[in-house]
Amino acid sequence: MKITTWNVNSLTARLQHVLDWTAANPVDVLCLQELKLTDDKFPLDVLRAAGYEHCAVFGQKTYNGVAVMSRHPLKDVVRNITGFEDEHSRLLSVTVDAPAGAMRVVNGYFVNGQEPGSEKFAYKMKWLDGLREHVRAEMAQHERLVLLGDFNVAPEDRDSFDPEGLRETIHHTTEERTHFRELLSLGLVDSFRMFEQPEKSFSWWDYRMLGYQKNRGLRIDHILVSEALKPLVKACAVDRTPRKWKQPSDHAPVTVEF
DNA sequence: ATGTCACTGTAGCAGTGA
Repeated sequence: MKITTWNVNSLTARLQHVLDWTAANPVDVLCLQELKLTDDKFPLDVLRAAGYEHCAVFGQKTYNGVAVMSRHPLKDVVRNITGFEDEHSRLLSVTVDAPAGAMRVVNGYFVNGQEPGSEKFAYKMKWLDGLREHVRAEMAQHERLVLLGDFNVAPEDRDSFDPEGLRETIHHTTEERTHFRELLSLGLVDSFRMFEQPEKSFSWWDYRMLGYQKNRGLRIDHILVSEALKPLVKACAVDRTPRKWKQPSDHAPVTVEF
């Protein structure tokens, strides 16, 4: 059983990459962020033909948008953070009816926050407050839970190409890192860190300044698993392959295997 | 502060968000 998170930076622009990547990596569940399209534009038929019979979509014009594509049935779909008014489409919670047992999957496109002190940063903090309570409630209902997506947080210094130079800048602030640790405190584990990983493992590289070529990246895409799932995790890895393709997303897919 | 990319509205480029 494999579950992947991938910020595709426009599904319209990246559909062929998604098809090519899933053809080579037929994961059970692919969680997408930054669709940048409305629900009616979601290529259901094409993805169904690719084996993803079950899709939950929460789109938005131009910005944001998340989806879960699955080879197994989905149920109990919840859009956004319960009790948190939000104009953005950023969170999708679903239950995957996998053969080895159901799993709750919470797929998020976390707020970027632009710059500490900005209005957008304040929104990020509020959103993260809401998310924590949403996940707490979800976990009370679902012992087997996965929280994944584009967190827009580099949790530790080793998750950044320049932790000193970027100290307390966006993705690196103490407040953001505290929020990340609070999520872990709910009883979640960063599956990527359960395993030995190459040094300077990142999931995102700026399009500018030859970011990828110089490996000037951040690890901001994460897969957290609940304690009940932790003993079942076999692997977690970033796949940099599609970042090398023509006109790539700035993010690489991250996959957990159970 | 950003040399890139995707998108929108209104046009063949400027503004926004990342």
